[in-house]
Amino acid sequence: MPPAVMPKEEVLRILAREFRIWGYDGATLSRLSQATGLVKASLYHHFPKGKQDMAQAVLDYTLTQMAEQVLAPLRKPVAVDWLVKELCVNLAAFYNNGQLSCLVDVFSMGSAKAVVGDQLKTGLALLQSEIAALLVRGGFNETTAQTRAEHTLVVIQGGLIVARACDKPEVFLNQLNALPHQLLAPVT
Amino acid sequence: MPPAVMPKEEVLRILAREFRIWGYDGATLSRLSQATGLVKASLYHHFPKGKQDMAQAVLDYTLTQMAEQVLAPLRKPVAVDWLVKELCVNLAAFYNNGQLSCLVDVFSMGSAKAVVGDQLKTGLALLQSEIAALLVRGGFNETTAQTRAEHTLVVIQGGLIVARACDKPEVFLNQLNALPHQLLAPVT
DNA sequence: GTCTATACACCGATAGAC
DNA sequence: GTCTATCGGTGTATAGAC
Repeated sequence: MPPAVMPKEEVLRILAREFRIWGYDGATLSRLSQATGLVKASLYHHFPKGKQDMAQAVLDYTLTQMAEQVLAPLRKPVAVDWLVKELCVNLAAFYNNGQLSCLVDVFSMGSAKAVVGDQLKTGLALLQSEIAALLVRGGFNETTAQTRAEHTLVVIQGGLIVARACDKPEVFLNQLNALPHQLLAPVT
Repeated sequence: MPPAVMPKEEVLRILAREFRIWGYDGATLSRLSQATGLVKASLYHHFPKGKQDMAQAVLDYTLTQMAEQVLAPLRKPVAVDWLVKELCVNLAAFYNNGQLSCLVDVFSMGSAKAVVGDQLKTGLALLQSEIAALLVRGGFNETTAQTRAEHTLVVIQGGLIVARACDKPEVFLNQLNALPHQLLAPVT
């Protein structure tokens, strides 16, 4: 009987989890091998350039997931107020209620930055512009929309960091709860 | 002539810089050795348990610096509004205008968490309680003060992450600029 | 307190069988 | 597509001279 073939998407999910826990430099091939159940040589079959390829593929996969699960819903023809709240719900789910580190954090540090830094910048910019577009739809001017979208990114990242450092995922959820009010408040 | 003795504080400053750039797992002894100008054996003289001791000492040193440069000024007998603004100025200086990663981020990931995680939690809790105390002095109730202090931590961490990921330190400064208004807004 | 020299485990990476 | 086996390099850590 030939060895079971692991679906690539499952491999990517596991790799993503490891990178989020250990960071790029801390995620050794041994750990990645053990976590996936594939020996190092098998990983190199899927990712010829090793960890660099893995990080790129993981980031690619995760950005796609984000686009599908968090960004796409924002384009629905529904009241903006409602969509902002849905955004927060989807963000909570995406980060497993504050229990997952974000790749924006993990991949902007140490050796990872040279490997996937540009890809990361693009992804972040897209996220910001999509949120800003939503706020423009909600009647805010471009400047306000951009500022508040940027603040949203900050709150997501900061919420996840503080939640992780304190072992209190609620911190992230609290921030998400407060977000709609901040995003939708009238300009003074 | 005996080799020049490097002051321990200078060593700690350099180690802190390396940990902030590379993270705990990415900061190898070779890098730390090169950055300090001390060979590995010399580092082990100062820090018998190696990287673990270095991380603890660096965190200790940095928390002290934070207490002196950011927290102590908050106790001055001056208007709270003024102190909140001074807090933001001092935070900007402490993080070199958004160009430095925070150890809260760096040391809550990967192997570092097992080494200095508890120390980190204590430091974060202190920072939050000092900011909350300031807001209580400003007339806010305990709950509001705690919530806003937590939000402050979130904005600091998030601002630094986004600034780092985008290579735009301004993001952090923008967040600090907006902070006094958020902290001092009347409760609705 | 700093150095040279060294030990040995683990890292990333590759060759080649099935 | 997965495996076993192996390589050179680097990682952490220590012994001992000055």
